[in-house]
Amino acid sequence: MSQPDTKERILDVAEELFARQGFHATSLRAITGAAEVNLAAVNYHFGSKEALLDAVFERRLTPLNRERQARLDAVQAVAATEGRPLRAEEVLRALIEPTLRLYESGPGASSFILLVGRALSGSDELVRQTFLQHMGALFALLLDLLGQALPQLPRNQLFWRLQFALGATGHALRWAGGGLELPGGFTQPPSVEELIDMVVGFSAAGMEAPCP
Amino acid sequence: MSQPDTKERILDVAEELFARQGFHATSLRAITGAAEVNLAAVNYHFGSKEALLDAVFERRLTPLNRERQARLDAVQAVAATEGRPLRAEEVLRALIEPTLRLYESGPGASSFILLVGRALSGSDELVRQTFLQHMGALFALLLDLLGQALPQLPRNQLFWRLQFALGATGHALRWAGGGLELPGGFTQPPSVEELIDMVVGFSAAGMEAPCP
DNA sequence: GTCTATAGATTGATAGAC
DNA sequence: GTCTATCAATCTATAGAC
Repeated sequence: MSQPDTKERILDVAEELFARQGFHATSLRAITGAAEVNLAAVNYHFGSKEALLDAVFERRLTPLNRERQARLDAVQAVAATEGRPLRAEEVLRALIEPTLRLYESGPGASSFILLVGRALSGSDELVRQTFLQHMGALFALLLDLLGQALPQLPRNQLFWRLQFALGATGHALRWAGGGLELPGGFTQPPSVEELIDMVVGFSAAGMEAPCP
Repeated sequence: MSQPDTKERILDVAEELFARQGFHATSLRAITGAAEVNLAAVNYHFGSKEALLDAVFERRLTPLNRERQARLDAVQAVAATEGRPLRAEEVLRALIEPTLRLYESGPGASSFILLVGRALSGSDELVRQTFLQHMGALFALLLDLLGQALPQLPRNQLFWRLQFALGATGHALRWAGGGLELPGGFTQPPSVEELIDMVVGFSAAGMEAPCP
């Protein structure tokens, strides 16, 4: 070890700046300056700017995905013991709720939420690819469970509706993370609780829409 | 005039590169190189890189917004003569369909669709602000008409659901513009027609979801 | 592990000849 | 209007002293 955690301070600041300004718009100087560490520390501890981005994702996504996986398993188990099919609403909630609840786990996490919103919306291809490398397995499981919940929906339609739900969720995450200014001086953001209910309700209704 | 339209060629190339790589990741040298014009031409014709971005939006958004406005007016008129309330589905379609139909108006337009998707998702704050400057009035009208279509929905809920719909639409636009690679080697993109129906159907169902 | 110093490349913008 | 040449700033990354 070194200082009261140089590595951690770099991760905290990088997370915030990548989220608020984007990856390309954030220089190593901005990161090391705000973290009050030396410019060379990033390359010493992480190897490169890209590897730093990967580390930012890895730190939060490893425990978060563990929790999401557990909740998806639980949803499956409950439906099985109750002898009923899965509901799209509970599957989506198992995915979305742990993510948005990160918001309550401290000020740093809200930046991460914003960063995930960014990655979900594919704003920056490098950010998106790095994010997807940590998400591949979960995405496949998600598609499978939603297929069980909506067996009448053609697989093609299912895929695209899930994309729309991810688009809506990504947008919600950017709001929750404080990444967007309200247009036209509108109302203040809702509570995390309300936002979860709103985006899950919206997405579930969209997924269950009658087939055209 | 000069060459067979130096200014137009710069706009075409800038539109494509801003859409595919992002604003910050695109250098003036990349633009002028691909457009086969001199490096100094951008500053001569537009003044700065930011002013070029504004011109890219202005070129397509002025006629597009005129059409969207006309369609929203038409939807209102039809509902009035038929003596029935507005439907959320037709309001959303009046907004979304002209945008996605740009896709058929030539290869250049598909890049613009992708760029709008980018701007909608707030990936880059400068791109988003520039885009919003061209959209302010239409957004207010949209919120008003959706309020008429869903009078039982609290104004707060309405606002957020519209945000989710915009998130879903932005995601759809990025797919339609060819901006995202399909994860897990999935199926090919649907036709524009199908995509319009899917995203309008999804968003309308989400907006009309029962209030929690 | 942390620091200074700097290499080496790239950027947006401009001056001035033609 | 177009061109060359270049400035001044910025960037990532690294070498080498401590």
